[in-house]
Amino acid sequence: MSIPQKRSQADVAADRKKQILQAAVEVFAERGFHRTRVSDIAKQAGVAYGLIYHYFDSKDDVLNSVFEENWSVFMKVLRDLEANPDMTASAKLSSVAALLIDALEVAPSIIQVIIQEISRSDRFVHSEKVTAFTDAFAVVHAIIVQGQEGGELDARLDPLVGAYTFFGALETVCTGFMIGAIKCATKEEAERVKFTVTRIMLSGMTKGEDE
Amino acid sequence: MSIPQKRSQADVAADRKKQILQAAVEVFAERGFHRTRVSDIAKQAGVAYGLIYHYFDSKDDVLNSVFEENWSVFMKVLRDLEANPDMTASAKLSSVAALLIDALEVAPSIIQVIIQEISRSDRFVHSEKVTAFTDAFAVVHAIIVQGQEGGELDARLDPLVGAYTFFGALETVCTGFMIGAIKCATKEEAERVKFTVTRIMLSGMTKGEDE
DNA sequence: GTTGATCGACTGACTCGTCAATCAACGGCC
DNA sequence: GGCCGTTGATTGACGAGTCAGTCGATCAAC
Repeated sequence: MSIPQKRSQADVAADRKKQILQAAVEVFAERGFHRTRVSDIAKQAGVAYGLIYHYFDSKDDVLNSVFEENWSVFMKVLRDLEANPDMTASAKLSSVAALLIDALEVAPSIIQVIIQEISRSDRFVHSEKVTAFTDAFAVVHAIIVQGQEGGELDARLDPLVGAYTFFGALETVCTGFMIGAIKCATKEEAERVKFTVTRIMLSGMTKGEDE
Repeated sequence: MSIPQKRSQADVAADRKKQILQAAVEVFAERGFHRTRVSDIAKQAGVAYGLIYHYFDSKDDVLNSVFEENWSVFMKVLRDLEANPDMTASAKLSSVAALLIDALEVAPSIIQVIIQEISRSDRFVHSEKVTAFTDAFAVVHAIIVQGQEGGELDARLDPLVGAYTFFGALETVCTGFMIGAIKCATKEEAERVKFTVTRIMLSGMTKGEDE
């Protein structure tokens, strides 16, 4: 059998790219994008400076790759949720919240980089990358509209504003975690965070008794 | 009467500082902090490059001044609200939301700069300025605790996470406005936005009927 | 022998902050 | 009131540091 002993150039190349990407996530999370020099990425990855430019067009391209690689999987989960006919809108929104907060435990650096360097960055407001986020908002927007049409969620609410409210809450909670203000270390803490956010968002959106 | 005809050097100096600060807000809002050169501020203010350094220590100092000047008035309003014994916690939180969303109409650039360049910036996560924001969170945290102790708000919620959720919702709605996704142009639109956010946050936090 | 991975010194561009010069206001003095 | 030294506002060219990205050399795989 021709087994893992032998690694083709192509294999090595793919690994190198991942290796650089992972190193980039680490230093971006630690120092922030504009404070990290390309040489920092190279050092962290244990490769030469110039090699970065063999695999990426620019420093920006490295950040974009980090983003796209992870954002696309998030979007896929989102879209699958949206299309699932067996879940209530509330259940879908809960899943999104749980997904993000759980991700905080397993891959904090990636979440941190995406939120900080892309969502929370002038890079965001002043770029075409806005669409990536508006896409996500659109999906949640659609889920809310579904819920409203089904009579499950309060139809008086502006669904777009609701979507922004929802993501904003999650994003800021993640930020609170990053700066150490909110603890999610133990399962209990994480559960309490999830409970609070989903309780506020969901019972806030569900069809109220008043009026 | 000795009237405005005569302007002392001191008067002129104070005005110049304001003039530079206002110009800075405009260009920061338009291009983002790190993309604006000091020369851009000077050009916008109609003064010479070097004059910026007569009034400010550095480019960073200009941004800090913009922030401090406006943040302090926001914090004062917040603290006054917190201390007001004649309002329910819900009413206090509604006021905060209304305050921010109304501010979006009268001074969008300032809100934009504060959110984008400070709250939404690695400058934020990696700086001592975090405390400015945690201060605001602390006040809202306190308001929520008041409401919980008074039996008005759901005691099962983590009040700190609640505070983050609350600000996050508002902040992201402001961002949505900035990128043009959310319209607050007319009074009706602004009211709908306010209604949605406060409805979600408040009915989400008030003591529920369930359990 | 060709192709592609890897290296790291170097360059070129950018822009912050300095500084020496200039100008205008102010106040004391005659 | 008019003169003048001092103080502070104002100017913009320049120095110096930083860093992204290039490039020619080297090496290993195919």
